[in-house]
Amino acid sequence: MRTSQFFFTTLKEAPADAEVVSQKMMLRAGYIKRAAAGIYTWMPLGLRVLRKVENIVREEMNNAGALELLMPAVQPAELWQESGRWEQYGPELLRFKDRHQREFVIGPTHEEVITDAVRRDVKSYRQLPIHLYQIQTKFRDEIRPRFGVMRGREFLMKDGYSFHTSFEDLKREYGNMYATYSRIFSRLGLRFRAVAADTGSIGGTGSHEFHVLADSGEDDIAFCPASDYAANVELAEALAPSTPRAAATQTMEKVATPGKMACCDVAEYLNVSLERIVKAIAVVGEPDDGSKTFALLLLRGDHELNEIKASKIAGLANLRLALESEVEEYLGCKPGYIGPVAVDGEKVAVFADRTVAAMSDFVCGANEAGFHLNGVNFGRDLPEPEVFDIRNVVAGDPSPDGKGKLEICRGIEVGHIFQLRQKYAAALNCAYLDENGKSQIMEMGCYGIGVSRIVGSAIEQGNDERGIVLPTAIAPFEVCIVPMGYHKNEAVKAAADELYAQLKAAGIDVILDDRNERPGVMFADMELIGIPHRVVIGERGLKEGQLEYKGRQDAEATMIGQSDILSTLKEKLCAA
RNA sequence: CGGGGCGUAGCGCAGUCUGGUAGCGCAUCUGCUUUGGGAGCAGAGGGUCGUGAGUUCGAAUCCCACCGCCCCGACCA
Repeated sequence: MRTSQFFFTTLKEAPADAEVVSQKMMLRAGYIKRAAAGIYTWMPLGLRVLRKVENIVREEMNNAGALELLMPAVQPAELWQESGRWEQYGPELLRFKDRHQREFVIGPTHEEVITDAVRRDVKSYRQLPIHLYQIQTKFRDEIRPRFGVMRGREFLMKDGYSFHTSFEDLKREYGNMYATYSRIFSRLGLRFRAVAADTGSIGGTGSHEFHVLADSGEDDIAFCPASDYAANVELAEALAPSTPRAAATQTMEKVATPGKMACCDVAEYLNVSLERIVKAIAVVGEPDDGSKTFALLLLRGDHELNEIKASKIAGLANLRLALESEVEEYLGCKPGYIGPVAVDGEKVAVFADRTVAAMSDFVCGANEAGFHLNGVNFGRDLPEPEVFDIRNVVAGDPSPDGKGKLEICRGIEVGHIFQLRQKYAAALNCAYLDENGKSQIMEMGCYGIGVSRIVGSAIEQGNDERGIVLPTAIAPFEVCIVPMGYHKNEAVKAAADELYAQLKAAGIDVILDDRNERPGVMFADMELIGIPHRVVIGERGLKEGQLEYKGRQDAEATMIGQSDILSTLKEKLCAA
């Protein structure tokens, strides 16, 4: 490609509303243009990157034995009603009516459509297993789209679905996908980590997320440097303290803590450490059976509640924080001073975190505005509580595999694999006849990769003050040729044209900057848009038969003989 | 959804408090010069000042409504 034949525009300044670095860079480099909140046009330059990511994903999926198909973006409401997700999904599901007033959705995912297709065509165990995938635009009406293509409303996703006659075979394919995903992210040149994950709203049993590591990520990942343990903080288990509860040494007393509602204020006011405080979080569980449980969740002052863990306690499904009115109704006290002592055990359930269960002589709210209790002890001042793991792990916690201490880092979720089991197959009656002619529900797996999000996360990982730094595998072009005086100097022009033809013939993805621009403009643009390898052709070097090579991240350029440039570049490209 | 902020040329911004018919930098176009790190000079084009309705002789500026966008919060007791 020649820049004179290409179309790209760069900006010196990023739009003011761009938040994260990848978004600023992508807008400045002209990869994308914003069309509406969370909705972008991929310009030719950005599309090249997107397609490269897409093709790596496609190649590896094909190699892994999956078959590509393409499903409709617009899906009939009936399928969603059949699976139950028409009701389950909130406003995130974009719904609309056609001219006949029939209801449709724009697909945020395709479990229903694929299951419908498979149940129609797959009748026999002889046709299984099968793994079908697509790479397609999805739409989720996010509450708050942000971070450019990293949390857009419209985005490109690879989603695959596998169908099996047994859980064993599903687990085999799940393992196959785990390995395939690892290969994909390695080939993309990204620093990533596979982590155990919660299955969330999609449902099912086993699940792993693949995260690109970046500080701007929206997820916290707990990992153990001493082993390969890694899990989303949502899921990572917080072990019970190894030291047993110390004996009580204090008597319980009521202390005035006027205006001190937050744990850290109380700790400061009473001059005790946060680790001596027990905070009580009032929540309400409303399981689908229509019951309602009001509960106090006890956490150490410096710990955070993990709602996903807590909602797994019996009665606390569909967990939410209690309203102020409910706190007053059940505890007779305004929020800020609530605690577990002397509550009505008939009306209020009390669940303690494992850490809390091992505490003694602690401070908690007195259920009376302006007062806390000090020197509180379980078994004496209040009953022994039911104990669960309900907090987020923090850095320094012991690793659940017993092999060291956890650390926490931020990640961008770019892949997610699930063992769906029979959730959708059962709802949509996706069945086959087994060897005995008996009808059986299929086992399903589902596997997603956020293709457009990968582009954003790759730039989060790869950028500097001059612009985008991409791995060669996904850069818009592999090599750029920047001639000094292409329009002035015949020798330079001839050398540039010749090298360009040579690289093209060698199958190298090359762009020749043949614009009549000043050198500074060309250098700056090629760096901004993230071309990993640069060859500069100048009159002076040419007289000596020398060209100048510089890698995007090299500190200095190196001179290379004209006859060696092709082999040098081939070497660099292979190494990348 | 709650709180805050912002909408002026493609991008970044000033002008709004104190009403008087819109400006700066970058980008774009023309010409000349320049050509190894985002050039210089001269000239030019481009804006219903988010939309609507008011106040006023006169509104980007003041009032009201709406729309759009952005930020913060939504584990706090």
